[in-house]
This record gives sequence, structure tokens and C-alpha cells, in this order.
Amino acid sequence: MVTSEQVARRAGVSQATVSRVINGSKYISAEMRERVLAAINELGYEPDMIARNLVQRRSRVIALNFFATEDALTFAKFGRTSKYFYLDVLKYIELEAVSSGYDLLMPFRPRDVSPEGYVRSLQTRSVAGSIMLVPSPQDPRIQALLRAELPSVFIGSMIQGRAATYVKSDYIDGARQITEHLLALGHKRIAFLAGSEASLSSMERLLGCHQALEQAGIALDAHLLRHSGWDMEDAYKAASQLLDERHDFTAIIAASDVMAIGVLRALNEHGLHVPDDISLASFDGIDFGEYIVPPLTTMWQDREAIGRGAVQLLIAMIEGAGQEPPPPLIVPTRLVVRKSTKFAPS
Amino acid sequence: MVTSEQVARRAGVSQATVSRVINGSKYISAEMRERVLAAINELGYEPDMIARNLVQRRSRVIALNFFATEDALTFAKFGRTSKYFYLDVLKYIELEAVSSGYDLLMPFRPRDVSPEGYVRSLQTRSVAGSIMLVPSPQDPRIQALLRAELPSVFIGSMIQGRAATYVKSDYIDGARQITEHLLALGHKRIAFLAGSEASLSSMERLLGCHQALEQAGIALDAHLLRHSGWDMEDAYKAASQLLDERHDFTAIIAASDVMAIGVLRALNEHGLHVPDDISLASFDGIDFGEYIVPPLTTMWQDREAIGRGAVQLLIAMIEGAGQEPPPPLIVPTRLVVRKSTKFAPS
DNA sequence: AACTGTTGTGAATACGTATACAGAGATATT
DNA sequence: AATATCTCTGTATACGTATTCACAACAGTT
Repeated sequence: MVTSEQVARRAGVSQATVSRVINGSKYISAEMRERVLAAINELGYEPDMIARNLVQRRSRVIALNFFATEDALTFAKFGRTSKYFYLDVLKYIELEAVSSGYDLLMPFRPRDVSPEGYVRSLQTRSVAGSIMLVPSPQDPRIQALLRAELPSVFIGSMIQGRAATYVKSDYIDGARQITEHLLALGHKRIAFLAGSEASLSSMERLLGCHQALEQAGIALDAHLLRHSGWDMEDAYKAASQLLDERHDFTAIIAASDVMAIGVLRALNEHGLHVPDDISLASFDGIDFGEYIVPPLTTMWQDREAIGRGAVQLLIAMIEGAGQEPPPPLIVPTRLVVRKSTKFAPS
Repeated sequence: MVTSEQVARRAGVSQATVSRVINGSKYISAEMRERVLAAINELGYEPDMIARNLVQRRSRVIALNFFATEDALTFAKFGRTSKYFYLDVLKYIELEAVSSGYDLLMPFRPRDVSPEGYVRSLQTRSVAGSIMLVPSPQDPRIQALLRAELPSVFIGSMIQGRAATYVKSDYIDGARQITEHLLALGHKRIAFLAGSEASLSSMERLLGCHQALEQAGIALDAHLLRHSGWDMEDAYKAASQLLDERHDFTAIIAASDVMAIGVLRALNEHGLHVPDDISLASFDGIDFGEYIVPPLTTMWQDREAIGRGAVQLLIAMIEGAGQEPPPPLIVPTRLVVRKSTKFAPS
């Protein structure tokens, strides 16, 4: 590997001068700059990031973690659940990070590490900041991260700190929109298949649904509200059970498109046809939803705004160190009406 | 951040001794080791990776790149195409890397970088090796990578070098299996919807299909062979066109499950029912295939073997530097029969 | 002519670690 | 008893960069 020392010798200057040219110091004569740049080109020099990080004690590296479960792995924890959604978010995180000159790191974390150890492992890698996907606010590692004031952006969880903020979709408004859509189609008895009870996105979706119903003067029948896991399989089972017990409802809202696929299967097995017999709506807007039969009416989440927004907020914190963290970014959602919802049968 | 120097002072030893304890040197007395470990614990010391990388000129970091198109981004280039498949591979890459003590890095690559510049950007980050997903063998950056002899594993492309090997599914055998499955069900006129012509996996699948037909004494009707993009949309269009022209075939093989979804839609629109009117089989084994109606018969690829295998081969090369690279890993595939294939109508 | 301020450069140092080298003490070998 | 070998530890150095410090040259001001 060619070093700045070698460039300096070639150009007949000192190593410090090379460094200054690289970093665009203004106290440098045009002639020197020429000589050094020529030598850099001839030798194909590129500054060593590791040495630079060591001396500067900072880097342009963003750590990335998926935090839904106790193991802090990124890809590993994408079950069937929401991988189809979060993969798109990751795509825009990468695009934005890379175009801003940052590397993305998925750091090794030794087993049985303490919360402090987790944070130290980030610090010893000189990461500039971290992006966490749907962490639990109670996670002790998150608490340690906040204490250490390592710049962080949380996606899908409402966590804030002195160097931390968050990004999420406006689930409440989205759920309100989709419920209003069904109400406008004349549906009065609407079932709701929510995700796991502990989850923020599930609860907010439920809340928005409640609000819309209330405004329409309709009470949500507690027996039409079911919770299940985020899986197709879980949703399939929960929907089957609901249908075994009763089917006096004309529409059902599933908390995600993936769950809607399980619901669809359960409806099929019960001889119910979507949308003629029953309307089905869900959340996320994954691309399969457009292609299955019938194409799903869904509340579309703006992955690009979420992913790019997270990176932009993080970089703002990194580069404006010490200042107030930016306010959370709440991304609007959009109702996409396809073929799975229809006027209520009279 | 606490340094080895501070640990040394606390334990009343030299910094070198601390370093030796950390790295498990054998020339160290039990008593010293005790003292140092105690101090490490009290102070919560963790060695600085950046400094360590600098002095050792190597790291435990694996670079990860998705190389299907000219831009070398990882997530960014997952179109609708095969993201559902490669995401699973990434999951196992991460699991294996992390449990082996390696970080995963998606490095920033400046625009308009030369092939050599690309390799240098990896070197200046002290990456120990790289894993490339479906790169093109002609890509000049791949050639530069091979020349630099940075340990590399290629997934889905047959590229080898003095420090490079590859991992892929046995597409040929898989295609043979699935074709034989259809032949055994009595199908004689089988259409084949291949992926893009330039792609290795598409060509191998086609080859295996050919071989099985030949063995059965059946020639593949050139008009029943179509190429399309890997997308649902592309496959939908290609299948629609094929069906507009003729439908004297009783089975169709799509080059991926994602494409099969598009084909399914085209068949539906032509009033053809799967599997009663026509059998449909495909490749990959993505999880949606199990849930759609009808569940897809598919050639399942072993993502775990591919992902973990790639990391293991890479680490073997990294740690056995200078030796011969390990031979390529060809992962067997498995036929999963579900509901989309059935006896040919007589 | 003496001072100040500005601009440009090189020498020296620091970042935190691993390791080569040297030396001391203990043990084994002759 | 002398020497060679082994075990342990500390001192010093190197990795490649950014940056501080010192100093020189020069311009502008009194």
C-alpha cells in the first residue's frame, strides 16, 4: 500500500504537506498542491482509513442493527415477519449513507455481552453513529447507548435522548384513513387483526382504527379484535379461529400485508370470497400485495422517506455534535386502494 | 475510552504485559494474568479495534457487496427480482460471520471510481476479505479484485482466482429434478420461462431442463422457451404473450418463484386453472410460495448452506493465507412438491 | 527601520495497540 | 560450577495519518 510518506518523497515535500493537500488546508501554495496531486495520481495513493480514524478518533461509519429480539443481529432476525418491508428500508438507508460518504457496519457482538460492553464494542470501532431498527425502549443496551450519547436514530420505536431521535410512519393516521375508507364503503362491522400487543406499531394502528370508528359513532366490538404474531402462519390461525366462531362482519383489517396473506387463506378455506363476501385491508404496501389475487388495498408506508430520513437525521447529529438532536420524523402514509375492498354487501 | 495504558497503571505492570494477556501469549505468569484481568474488569477495558487494525495491518472485517449491476451497492440493487431469496442468504452470512468474530462492512464507494480505486478503497479499510453476490465475471472491478488477491468468495457466479472461490446451487441438477418430476406426472409438452439470457443461473437451469427432456427422448420446442426479466411483471408479460400465441402445453417451468407469481396471474387471466388445467413449477423456495394459492412446487435452494458456506470458505482463505484456495462449493437443491403440479390431463 | 500579521512549510508528536528486542531470573544440562 | 536454555517482563518502536509547534519568508504598517 502506498503511504503519504512515499507520496511526499516523490513530490519532494514533507508528509505533513501531503496530508494538508488531502484535507484541503488553505495554507498551501498552488504550486505545492500541483506537485502533490501529481504524485498522488502517479502512485495511486489513497489515504488509509484506519490510520485516519485512529488519529482523529472518529470515522464515517454508521453501525446498523436490527433489534427486535434479544440478539442484536441485523439480517438474522428478519423472520417471515416484516423482512419484506424492512429490506426496502435498508435499501434506502444504504443509498443515502453511501451517497453521503459513510460506510455501513454490522458489527460483531460477542455473546453474553453486557449493555456497556455492547456500547464499548461500537466505540472501539470508532463508529460515528448508529441506526437501530425497531428496538425495544426497555432494552438495556438501548439505555446504555443513550447514556453514552453515541448519536443514534431509532426506526419504528419512540426513543429519544440527548443524541438520539427517531423515525416512524404515522401509524395512527394511516389506520384512521383505512378505517374511514371501509366506513365510506358502508362497512359497519369491521374486524381487526392486530399484531403482537407489545408492539408500538400494532397499538397505534389499533388506536387510529378506534378513533375513526368512534368518530363514526360505532363501537369496536371487542370480540372482533384479535391479536396474533406478525407471521402469515399466526395470522392464518387467528383468522381461522375468528371465522370458526362467527362471521357476522363484512370487513377485516390486518395489521400487515404479510398477515393479510394468511387471512386471505383462512377466508378462502371458509368459502368466503374477497372482496365480494368480505373486504380485506392491511398495512405496509409490500410489492407482493400488488400481485396476489386479489391485489390488496393497503396503507402504504414510505420506505424511502424513512430510510433516507434516518440517515439524514443521524448525519445531522454527527456533524452538529453537542447541539440539540433534531425532532423525530413522522412520515405520512398513503392509502392505496386496490381490489380487496368493495362496498359492503347489503 | 479506557486504554491498555490505563489498565497497565492500575495493575502496576507495563502496557506490553496487558497486550500479552489480551492476546493470550503463553509467556505470562498466572499471577500477572490475574492482576491484569482484574484491572480490565474493574475499568471495563476493551481493546481498540482501530489501533489494533493499524498495527496489525489486518482486521476481522468482511466486506459485503451485491454486484448484479454496475453500481456496487448491496441492498440498493435488490429489485423485486430475487431480494426475497438473497435476503435469506445474507441472514446466514451474517449469522456465520458474527459467530466467527467478524464484522460485516458495506463500504462507501465514491462515484466514478476506477477498478483499482475500488480495490484500494477496500484495502484502506483493512478488510480481511470480501463476499460478492452474483457479480459478473467481466466486471473490471472483479478482475482488479482478483489481481490484488484480496480473499474473496463469489456467490452465484463461477469466478476463481489465487485467493478466490465461489459458492452456488447446483442449478443443473435442480432443473433436471424438477423436469423429471413433471415428466413422471405424464407431462410431455413443457414450456420454460427462463430468466435473462446473460445469467448463469438461468442458463444452467435451462441446461438441466434440456438434459432431462433429452433423456426422456423429448425435444424442447423452441417456441415454448421464452426469456424474460426476473421480475413478476416481466414474467407476467412474457407468459401472457406465450398464452396469447398458443396453449398446447400442459406444464410450465418458471425460473424463479417470483416469476411464477407473474405466470400464475397470466394463467388466471387466460382462464386456466393451476394445477387442473396446467402444472406450474419454479425455483428458489421463497416462503411466499408456500402460502399463495395454490402453494408452489419448487426447487428449493439451501440458503443456509450457501450463506454459511461462503463465510467459511472466506475465513479459511483469510486464515490460511498463501495456500491454495478451497474448491468451489456446489450446494445441492431439493425438490419440494406442493399443490401447483399434478398429473397431466389426458 | 522596526514591528506586526499573514502565509507557507517541515519537524515532531500523538492516537492505542502489537511486537521485536533486551535483560533478568530460574531451571536444566554438562 | 559453569554454561545453556527457558520463562517472564519491561522498554522501545512501528503502523499511517492529522495536527501542533516552530520557524522562515514576506507583506503591510508605523
